[in-house]
Amino acid sequence: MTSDTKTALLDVAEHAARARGFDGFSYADLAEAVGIRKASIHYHFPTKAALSAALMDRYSLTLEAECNRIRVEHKTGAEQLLALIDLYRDALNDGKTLCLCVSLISSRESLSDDVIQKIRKFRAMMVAQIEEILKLGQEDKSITGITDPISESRAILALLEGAHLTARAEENVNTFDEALGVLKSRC
Amino acid sequence: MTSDTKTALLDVAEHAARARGFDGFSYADLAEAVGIRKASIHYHFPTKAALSAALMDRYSLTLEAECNRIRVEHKTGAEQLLALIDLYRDALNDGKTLCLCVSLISSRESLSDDVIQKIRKFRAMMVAQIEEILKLGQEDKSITGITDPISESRAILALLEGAHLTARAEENVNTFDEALGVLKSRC
DNA sequence: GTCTATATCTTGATAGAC
DNA sequence: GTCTATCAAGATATAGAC
Repeated sequence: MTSDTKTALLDVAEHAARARGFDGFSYADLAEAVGIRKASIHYHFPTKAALSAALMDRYSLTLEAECNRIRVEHKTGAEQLLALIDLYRDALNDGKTLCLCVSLISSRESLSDDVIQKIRKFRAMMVAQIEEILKLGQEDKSITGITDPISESRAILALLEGAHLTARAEENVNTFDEALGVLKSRC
Repeated sequence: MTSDTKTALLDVAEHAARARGFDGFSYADLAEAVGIRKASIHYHFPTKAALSAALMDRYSLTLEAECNRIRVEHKTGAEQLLALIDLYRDALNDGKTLCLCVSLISSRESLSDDVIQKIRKFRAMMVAQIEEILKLGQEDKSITGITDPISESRAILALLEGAHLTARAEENVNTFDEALGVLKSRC
């Protein structure tokens, strides 16, 4: 089936982009991993810019769905925040892969304006999700020390992304846990 | 003079690495910026790996000196922490350049083991510096809400690096300020 | 120290057969 | 949809003259 190849390409490309950055993988790499010739990739994604756009679209939708699931499945703000932290923790794969958004920003100059806009939209979505979680945690008193959910949501997204980066530097999830320890102790 | 060329190369390479990542600049770019032919660069830095190692060495020394200066020039922990935050803020250049260490981590697979070790050493140095600042701030009561300087120092480095990244996503220093707002209000 | 010239490899992308 | 064949451009690196 055609669509399976397309999905397989996205899967491999996402993993590669998160492990090595946008400039860190080539059509040759994808071709070998999926088992087709590199020229055939252009049938599914005419340019690498188109591929990266598709990558961000899928990633955004997936994470938004995950966030919504978390907010339905957990009742208190504290439980939701802990679940979100776990979501980012799992995405690390033992410090081998970054959040796609984090990985792409570093290679910013190789990216199309299109993709930059998608990254900004993704970040705005995540900030809004965290904001809602904090508001709930403030209301139900399950998270301590919240003074301003709006500015705090910005700090938490930066912390999550920064902790991803530092865990990758050490290639060790413990580094992520250490960085998130203070925040988790407030739940 | 010979050494001037070497310094000029390091200057241009550092800016390029921080703006576009390690895979985002070439010897051709450096040659054009410095005004020599790309083959001549190999005289100063035989390989790109050697260049990146020299880059990290210089960066580490510079930032360690800056941290020491901050801790001499400011008396309270709060003042020192605010000065450190400003140091990172200035390094952003309106969201156009990242901390060298942040930028290199994302292109990790293109890096030599040598450089990865240097990045880890750099991070350990920064964590130790922040730890000392927090201990002082806890002692002199100039920073509120510190329970554990050790785990908090990890969180703050991750926050600083993450805020760098997010400011770059928006190419706007305000994003950095927003992410650091909560921490600064504790000083 | 810097140059020209060159080697070798890899990149993303296209044309056209099947 | 996938293939072979090919392209032009870019990369890092080396040899040897000056």
